[in-house]
Amino acid sequence: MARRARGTSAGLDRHRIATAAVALVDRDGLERFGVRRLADELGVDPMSIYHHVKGKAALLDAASEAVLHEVEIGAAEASDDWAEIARRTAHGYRAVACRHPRVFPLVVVRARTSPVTVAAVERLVTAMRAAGLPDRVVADTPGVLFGFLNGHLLARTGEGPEVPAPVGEFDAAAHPTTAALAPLLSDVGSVAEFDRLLDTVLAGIRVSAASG
Amino acid sequence: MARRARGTSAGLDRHRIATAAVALVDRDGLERFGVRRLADELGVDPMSIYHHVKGKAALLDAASEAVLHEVEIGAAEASDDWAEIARRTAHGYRAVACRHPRVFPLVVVRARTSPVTVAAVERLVTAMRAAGLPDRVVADTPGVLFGFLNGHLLARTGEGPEVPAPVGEFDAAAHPTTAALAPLLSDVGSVAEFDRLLDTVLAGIRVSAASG
DNA sequence: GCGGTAAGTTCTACGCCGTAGGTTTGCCGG
DNA sequence: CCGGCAAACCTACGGCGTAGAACTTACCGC
Repeated sequence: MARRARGTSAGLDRHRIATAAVALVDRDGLERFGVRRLADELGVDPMSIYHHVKGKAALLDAASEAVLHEVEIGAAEASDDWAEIARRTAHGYRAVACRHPRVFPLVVVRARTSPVTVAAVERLVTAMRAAGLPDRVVADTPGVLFGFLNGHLLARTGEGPEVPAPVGEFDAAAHPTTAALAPLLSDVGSVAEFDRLLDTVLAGIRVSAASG
Repeated sequence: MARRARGTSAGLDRHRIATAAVALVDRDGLERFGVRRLADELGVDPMSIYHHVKGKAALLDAASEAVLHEVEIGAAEASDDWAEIARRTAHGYRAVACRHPRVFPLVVVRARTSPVTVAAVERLVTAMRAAGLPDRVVADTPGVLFGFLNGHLLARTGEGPEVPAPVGEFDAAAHPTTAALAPLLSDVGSVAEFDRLLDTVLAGIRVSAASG
């Protein structure tokens, strides 16, 4: 990769760097990611990157932030049904997780409290409160919903086997019930499964509101 | 650290190595973990470790496996109430996550399908089936339960601020509902909060069974 | 006893990594 | 035309994971 002369601009900025970082992680995985590889990808000296991003950690932050910005709520405000808002938010979140499976672990452990997330939470809790749900339940909802989303999507988008079943190969004789249930888990990772599980969680929130 | 002569035994084995790895990650964090540091800790040459564990990745696998083995179900079999079994399993899992907060991310992304997990799942689904819950719901339960557990505990045991609120500092004016709810989130990270959220999830499973 | 063998440990070396510090270059206001 | 500045580059350092070889010891059939 031929480098430019010393003073000429490479057109680097934080956004371009973050985008390239996401692409690189998507292609090669988190393990292989590094400042030098990213610099190669950008046709740039490694140290040039440091003029826009503080270090590798900040680089990963920028990447996960960029991915999070891709989330589209999809006209969530058009509805005032809180469950519908929750479902659309969840599906938007799932879509990015599937689009960037190798960056998603970064999103989970890093960019909490991102503006995007905060805004989504605000929309959801506002709708729930307007619907008259108890504050206790409304306040707990983000924790349970994003807890489920992060954990589930992490399991379903991981680097594991092609279809990472919740329970992989196992001794069928020692675990008869699991074995008997296995046929029902044929759609692991599908939208249908995601919807079923999500509805279970939302149902829990609903009955907590009714019985609390 | 004085090394022993070349042929003398260092008393290394997989278990001792895994234990030391867990201790090292607990103390210094994942970022600082490395084969050389672990070797120093064990008073041993780095390469000696490679005769018992294949490489760094396998080392991390061993560490997360060791942590997972610490989970105690706590007489879960004494009860035949599936919800009680789920609660005890969840609390055992949480206890480990709190005891080893810096190893837990490893447990989440790696040791899925560990024997310990598989056995716990088998106990749970067997009890649920015996209680007459629909197979569809029983089969989906591990996914929703461990999805929630992994995601939630990851958020609550992360390296973030002292009290990693689900929504950190934010513009109170721009997010009035979240701000209004903030006082209700004073117990973030506590067992009480964990119990509330867990009960919400279990309630969802229960009503799915009733209405499915 | 004794030579042979296998296992466990250490040594050496290679290529890669993140990044601190210094150098070069083009641009732009004066 | 010039002086400063921002942006990019170059060099270098210490640390990393680990392949391969060298060495020491324990053990076993004889």
